[in-house]
Amino acid sequence: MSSAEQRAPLNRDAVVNAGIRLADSHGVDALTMRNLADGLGFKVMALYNHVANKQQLLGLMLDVVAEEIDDPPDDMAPLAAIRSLAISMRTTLTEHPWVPDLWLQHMPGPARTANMERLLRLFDESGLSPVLAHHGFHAVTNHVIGYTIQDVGMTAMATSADPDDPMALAYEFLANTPAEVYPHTVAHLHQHLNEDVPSSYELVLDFILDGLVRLNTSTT
Amino acid sequence: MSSAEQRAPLNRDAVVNAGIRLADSHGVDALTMRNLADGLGFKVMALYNHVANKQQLLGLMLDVVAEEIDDPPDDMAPLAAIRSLAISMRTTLTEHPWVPDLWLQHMPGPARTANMERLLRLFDESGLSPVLAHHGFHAVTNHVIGYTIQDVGMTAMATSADPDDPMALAYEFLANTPAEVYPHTVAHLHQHLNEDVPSSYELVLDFILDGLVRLNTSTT
DNA sequence: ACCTGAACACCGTTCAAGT
DNA sequence: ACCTGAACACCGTTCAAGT
Repeated sequence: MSSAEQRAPLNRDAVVNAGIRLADSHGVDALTMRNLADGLGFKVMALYNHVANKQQLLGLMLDVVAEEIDDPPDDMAPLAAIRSLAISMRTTLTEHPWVPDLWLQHMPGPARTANMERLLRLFDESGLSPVLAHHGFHAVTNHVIGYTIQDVGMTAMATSADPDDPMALAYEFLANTPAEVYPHTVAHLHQHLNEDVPSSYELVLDFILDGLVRLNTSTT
Repeated sequence: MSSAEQRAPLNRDAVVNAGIRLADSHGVDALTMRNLADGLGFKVMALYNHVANKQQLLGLMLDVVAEEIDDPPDDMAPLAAIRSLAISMRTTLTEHPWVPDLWLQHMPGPARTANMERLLRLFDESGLSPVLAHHGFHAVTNHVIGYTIQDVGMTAMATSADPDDPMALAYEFLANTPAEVYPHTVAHLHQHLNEDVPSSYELVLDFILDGLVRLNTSTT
């Protein structure tokens, strides 16, 4: 209020955290260098004293999010721990809807590298053959990213038209998709609108893990 | 060359196809309205006579790509046809590396709606229970999108630093990732660099399909 | 009907200047 | 050491004017 008000100097963590909060609350499109600086009470160019460029900023933001992923307890059996880790990742990624899309488009920082290392170690300890462990890592990573992107993308589609009615676009799509031509699509969409189908996230995760174990024991 | 040269007027298909070619060859970041118009020999604003805006253009481009997906033969058994369709989708999406990322962020056009309808119909005819058919649709869609995004993202990471050496960034990452701290990550990456692990795309697809069938028969 | 010049409101980023 | 004014090279998009 008063001009005597002292302002704390900016630092990298403040910039990165403000970036995360901005992307969480207003979407990644609103994450503009100018917007971000405004929210912090500085001018745009001040940001470049603490961050090389926007690309680096996004990388740093992603790594902070990676730190939020809950690790499974050390004494948990490998396959159970993999399952637990996959569920934690989904939880964290869903809390930051802008993340899944960017996750694979940036080089991993330390936290994400540690996350990869943990998942790979669990697969190494799982008793699967090396090649199945390799495939398992990709299959699970894939499942986590794919499902969260699909979830986030669907809610984004649903909310982009009219923020007041999250299902507006779905209804608009239905209006343009005659049931006579696309009966299964219309039926499928109605199942979503009625919300009477729970997520198959864990179900399909288990298909993958069970498939790996089954194939492993049948070939050894 | 001569000023008497007659220029064909622009039309929507020409714009959409030029957009696809530009995104294919120079990446989606190079797909700028100005760039696109330049390539066609027109000024930017001419595009807006044939396309409402860039968002709509991208939607139209995606639907043309959706048309390229090969349909399985009508007489193929449902589960085999699902498998075949998933493989065709991967092929088509991989040919247009900018597509997987945008696929779920745009409302489906007619071709993609037809693609959804076909996959849903195959699941409906597969003998799976309605709820497993619903989950199967998401699991397979997910697998296709997730795997192609991962593939495309990895090659993008690998090529973004130095176009001359596609593995430059991977090696840089290795240099920053000491094997003493991240032994499994380093080993995993070496497996990729040596290219001695084939893709697990079909393997994991079968885990999903087999898991669905197995669960279906055990509960009925 | 289709194309275009000029302009608007944005971007990310640089650089020299201030304290 | 940290912040900022001014500027640059871009974006997508609009609108009135041309043919």
